[in-house]
Amino acid sequence: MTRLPVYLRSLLELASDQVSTVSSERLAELSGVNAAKVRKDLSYLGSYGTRGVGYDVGFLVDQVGRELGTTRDWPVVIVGLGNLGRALANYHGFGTRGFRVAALVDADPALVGESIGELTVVSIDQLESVVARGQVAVGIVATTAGSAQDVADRLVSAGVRSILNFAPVVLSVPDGVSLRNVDLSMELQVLTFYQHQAHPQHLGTASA
Amino acid sequence: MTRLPVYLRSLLELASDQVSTVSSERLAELSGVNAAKVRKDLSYLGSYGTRGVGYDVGFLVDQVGRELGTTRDWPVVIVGLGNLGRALANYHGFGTRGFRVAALVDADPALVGESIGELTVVSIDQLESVVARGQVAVGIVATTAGSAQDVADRLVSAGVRSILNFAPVVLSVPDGVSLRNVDLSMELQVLTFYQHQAHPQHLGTASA
DNA sequence: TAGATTGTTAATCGATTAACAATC
DNA sequence: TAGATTGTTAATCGATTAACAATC
Repeated sequence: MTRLPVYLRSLLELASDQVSTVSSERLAELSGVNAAKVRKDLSYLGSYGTRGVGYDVGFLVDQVGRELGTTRDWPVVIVGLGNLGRALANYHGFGTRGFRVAALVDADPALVGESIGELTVVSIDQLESVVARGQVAVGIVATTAGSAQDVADRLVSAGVRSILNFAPVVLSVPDGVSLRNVDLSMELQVLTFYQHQAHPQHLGTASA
Repeated sequence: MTRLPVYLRSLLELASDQVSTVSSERLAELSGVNAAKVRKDLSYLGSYGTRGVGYDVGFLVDQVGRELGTTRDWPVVIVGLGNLGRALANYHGFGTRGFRVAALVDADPALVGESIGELTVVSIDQLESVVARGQVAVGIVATTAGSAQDVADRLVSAGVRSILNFAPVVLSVPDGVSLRNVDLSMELQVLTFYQHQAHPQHLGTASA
């Protein structure tokens, strides 16, 4: 369920504001969704609310966190240390959700041995061994489009079961492997699409 | 339509491979979707295919590109130049889609004046003026969660109508402003959710 | 003409949400 | 008891996709 992390974020915010109880209405507002949807989503986890009262924030944080596995340790390998890979390597937002960058891998010999944060970049030749040694569960692909599928294949055969892909290409992975894609250009393109529809061109023949 | 950029990416790939004609079946395969969906999406743009033959790749690139506004110039302002903001400022994938980083803005006086790529970071005090001067249409929010809403408000009142938000917070924007969110921790969390469901814990009481 | 493939209809599926009985 | 709010049903909505007539 893709909305659970959003609820967790809102709940953690409430908890840090010392709020002890929250209604589905309020949680929905904070999370930017419909209240009925919140209740339905939460009821899927179990019957954790109290009619007439609402949900206990602390208890719900525990339950949602447990469902999402945030208390687990998720070692992550980042493949490709261009600008984006570096930003991810230095990103401190992962820690609180159980993610830990365990290894940095790049194919460029010039980058191998370089320190980024507290880690040292290792060669792509060692991909399989760092995955095995670090019990890496998640791979982040921040390579060029050209090498992304090859990297994904190697991650999968090394045992990685979750891949977050930043390369602008459609990857194929076997059943049982989770894949998500973030394509920054595409996000911008979707965003401006609506704008362009409303106010096309600004060129040539005027339309208004 | 959020799939158009995916089709465009596949079509550009075909074009660079000198492929002149493509069927909905093949385009669907390359884009990772259903063929009927491709035909339906494309028919919304107009009747650009030929029955029994397929679609002309070059022509379709033009039509989809025009629909998406890729030939237009989209000046972008990046607010917040931490690791992520820097990576975005240096990212070269934007150019081919019509996006151009026109200004870099940060609230930290220590960063103002610094050169990143070909641009110089300016103070947040000048946000409104750089937006106006550069006719900036798109704002990228790469600040902390705490300042994101304030930045978004200022972008909107300065005239920005499309916002891409990387801060881990739900932003509210008025009608007519497009908003998309990319939360990296959340992507990872959604990703590992399915994995965690299949193989929970690895702690305490064994379940298998 | 026979084969291929589009464009579009209509059926299917799943997600969203209003509504309300249950109940604190 | 009266008010509030959950959990869940059932209706609604929109998106997906199979199927096929149109037609190159």
